[in-house]
Amino acid sequence: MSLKYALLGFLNHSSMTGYDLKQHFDRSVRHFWSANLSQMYPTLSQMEKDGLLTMEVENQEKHPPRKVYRITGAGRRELKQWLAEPIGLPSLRIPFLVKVFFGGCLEKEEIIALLKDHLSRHRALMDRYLQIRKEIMEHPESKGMEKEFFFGNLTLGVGIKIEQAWIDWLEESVANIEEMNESGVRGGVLTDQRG
Amino acid sequence: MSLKYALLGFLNHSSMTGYDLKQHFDRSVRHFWSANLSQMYPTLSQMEKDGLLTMEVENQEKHPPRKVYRITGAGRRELKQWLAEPIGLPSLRIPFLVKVFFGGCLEKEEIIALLKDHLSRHRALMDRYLQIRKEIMEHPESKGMEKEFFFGNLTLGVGIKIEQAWIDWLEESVANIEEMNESGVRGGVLTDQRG
DNA sequence: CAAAACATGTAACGCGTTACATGATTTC
DNA sequence: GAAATCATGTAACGCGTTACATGTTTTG
Repeated sequence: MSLKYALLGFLNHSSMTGYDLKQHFDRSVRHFWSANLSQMYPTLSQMEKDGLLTMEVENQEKHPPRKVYRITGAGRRELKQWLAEPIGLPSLRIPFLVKVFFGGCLEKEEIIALLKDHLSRHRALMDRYLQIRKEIMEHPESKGMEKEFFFGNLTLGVGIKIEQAWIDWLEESVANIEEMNESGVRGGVLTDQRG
Repeated sequence: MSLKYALLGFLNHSSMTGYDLKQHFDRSVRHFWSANLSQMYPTLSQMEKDGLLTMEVENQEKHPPRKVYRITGAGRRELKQWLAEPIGLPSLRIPFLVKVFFGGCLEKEEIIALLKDHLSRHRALMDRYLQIRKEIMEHPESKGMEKEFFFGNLTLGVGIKIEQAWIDWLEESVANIEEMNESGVRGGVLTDQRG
């Protein structure tokens, strides 16, 4: 239930609606946390019931009424407490590695195609991260916003390192498997197990 | 629903029970896929209904009867088809990075403690991976088991690279934040937002 | 005129975890 | 005598996704 704390984190910075929060998620933490509006709305109203937030309705002429959420003292306390306590590593589920693990069932061309496809996906993601970093760096507001940008940029940093790790590994693996082909291991590692 | 395909992958290698499959999961793919028995049993019986597996009961004197699952032709076909088709990147959810992102709400000592705690967790995981790799390499059977070990070792490789990326980033980040402390950014980046 | 932005929700489904339920045998 | 291993499951719960439901205004 980190969604709750991510919401508290943004609302600690400023009060806003569920819709606004969705924008913030998509613009700043999408690389390690995503959220749907259909999950956020019920979560916000539950948090209000729990006393972590208050809600005020702002009527509008040209749009449906906005529900502006504001963090309470209890909300701030719960946020700070959660932030400070250590947390374990999340358990991973990477379907792509399931495919690689059972790569012995595929033809060499198929496994190489699989690796190259994934390589292009990771390169695209890396490009996006580098673009975001560039924008952060060039952002004129960043001079007065050190607080907000410093940690955001830090989390982007680990994303970039991890993407680089994937890219390196995929490039090496493709080379590795292609090489085998020529040096006579044929019929060995890359033959499929059965039909 | 990659669990289904992981089960097919192991059963393609040899027929076995749910309990046996659990051992295989824990011994070979735990670093990127974990599974509970309580999820595997219903999945296996569903797969049998779908014609991907057949099941034979082996009665035992000293233990409850074993249900041995065997992959069918249809199962093999479905496995091979799934393995060959490309797959997108999984969406990440890393609660730890939520904490770092809102690190501005914490005292500098708290955020450093958080980072150091995570660093020790990643180092421990790295040690486990290196230990597994060492065991694979030293394993005498590996000479006749190239097929089985090659791809397993490959998936371990990306785990090691990613752990190294985390370790490097965490070490740099700790140094980064500790350094700030001394060079006068005090009261800037690391002051908390509010109470 | 179509699409995107603004603004809110509910319901069903999928997948995974945890707790509950049972019980013999082997190892420390 | 306690814990781990062998061997099977069910039920409840948590969290996330997708589809459904509604309607105006602004932008292209």
